[in-house]
Amino acid sequence: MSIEPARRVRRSPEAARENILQSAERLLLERGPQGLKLVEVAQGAGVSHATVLHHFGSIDGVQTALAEAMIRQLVARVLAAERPDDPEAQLEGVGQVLFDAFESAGGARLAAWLELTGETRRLTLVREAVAEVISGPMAQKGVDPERATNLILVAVSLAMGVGLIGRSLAELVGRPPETTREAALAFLKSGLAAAIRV
Amino acid sequence: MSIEPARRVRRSPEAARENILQSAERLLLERGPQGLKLVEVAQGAGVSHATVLHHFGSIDGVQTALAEAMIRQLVARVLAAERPDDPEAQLEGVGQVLFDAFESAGGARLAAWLELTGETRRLTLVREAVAEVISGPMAQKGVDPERATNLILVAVSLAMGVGLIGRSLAELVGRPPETTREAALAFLKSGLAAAIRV
DNA sequence: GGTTCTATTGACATTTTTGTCGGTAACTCT
DNA sequence: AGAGTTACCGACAAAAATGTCAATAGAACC
Repeated sequence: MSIEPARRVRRSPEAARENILQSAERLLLERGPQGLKLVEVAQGAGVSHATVLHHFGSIDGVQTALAEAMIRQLVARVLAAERPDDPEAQLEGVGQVLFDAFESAGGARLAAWLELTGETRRLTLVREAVAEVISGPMAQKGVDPERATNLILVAVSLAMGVGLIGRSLAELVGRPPETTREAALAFLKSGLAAAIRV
Repeated sequence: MSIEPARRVRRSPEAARENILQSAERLLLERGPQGLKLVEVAQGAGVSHATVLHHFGSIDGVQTALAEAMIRQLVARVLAAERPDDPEAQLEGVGQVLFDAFESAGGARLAAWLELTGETRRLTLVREAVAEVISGPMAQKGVDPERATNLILVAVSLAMGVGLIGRSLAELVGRPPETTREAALAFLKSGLAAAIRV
C-alpha cells in the first residue's frame, strides 16, 4: 500500500488567483481581518500555502489584491443601478442597490476594513464612480453638482453604517434585523425627494 | 560602571490597567486591529509585555477590556447630550453629540472593529442607552416608541458611517473633510424635524 | 528595621505565522 | 513522444507573537 500523492489541480494563473481571492474574501467576511491567515486562505482554496505565496508574494499582497477586487466589485454593482427610468422608481432603485451593495456583498465590512487599516488613499475607482453619478443621473435631474455631491456623501455614509451595524443594532433593541435597513431606506428616500424638489 | 536596573514604576492595579488600556486604545485607533500586539501595547504603556499579561491574562483579555471601556465611554458621551432644553436646540445638540461621539472618540472605528470581529452580542450598555433615550427625551416630545426607535436606528447608523468613512469619502471627491459630516447633520436634522412633526 | 504582599520584570518556552527552496507534475507546443 | 514551461507542493527555516516562571523591588504595615 503505497501512499498516493494527491492529484494536483493545475489552473491558469488568473484562475488560481481568482480561486484564492474567493477563499480570502469568504474568510474576511466570516471571521474578520484577523482571520486572514496564510494557511487558512490556502486551506479554503484547496491549495498549499506555498502556492498562495507563489501567486501573491506575501500575505500583504493577498490583502491588497483582495481589497482591490472587492472595491471593483462594489463600485460596479452600484453603478449598475443608474438606468434612465422614471425618477421616482430610480430614486428608490438607487437606494435599494446602494444598500444592497453595502450589505449583502459585504461592502460595508470591506470599507470598514479598509478604513481601519488605513488603505483609503488610493481609491481612484470610487472617485470615478461618484463623478459618474454626479454628471450622469443627477445632473439629468437638474440637481446642481454641489448639492448632488453632498447627497451622495450622505447616502453612501448611511449605507455604510446600515450595512455594518444595521442588523445587530436592530436586534440589540429587540427589532427584526431588517428594521434598520427599511427605516434608513424610507428616511433616505424622503430626504432625497425633498432635496431634489427644492 | 555597573548596569543599573531601570527603576520600576509600581502602580495600583486599577492605574496599571488604565495605563495599559490607554496605550491599547491609541494603537487601535492609529493602526487598526492588526496593530494590537502584545509587545506594542506594552511598549506604548512603558511596561514589559509580561505585565500586560499579568493584568489581563491574555491578549484577548486586553481586547475585551478595551472594547468594554470604549463602549462605556461612547454611551456615556451620547447620553450626556439629553438635557431638557428647547426641542430645536436639543435636536441639533443630539445630532452634534452623536456625530462627535462616533467621530472624534473613535467610536466608529470601535464599532467597526467590534462588528468585524463579531463581538456584537453582549452590548447591554448600548441597549440600555437606546431604551433610555426612547423613554426619555423622545417620549417627552410625543414621538411614539416605534417611530422613535426607527429614528434612533437611522441616526446611529448614519453617525457610524460618517464617523468611519466621512472624512476620507469627502476628500476622495475633492471636498474638505468636514463636508460629509455637515451634510449629514443637515440631512439628519431636517429629516428628524419632519418625522417628529408628523 | 523587619515583614508581607504583589506589581513588575527578564529569561525562557511554546505556538503561530510567514517565508524559502528544490523537486515534482500538469499542461502546451512541436 | 519529447521538451520546455511553470503551477504546485513538501519540508525546512525564520520570524513574530503569545504565554510561563522564578526572582526582584516598590510600598504599606507592623
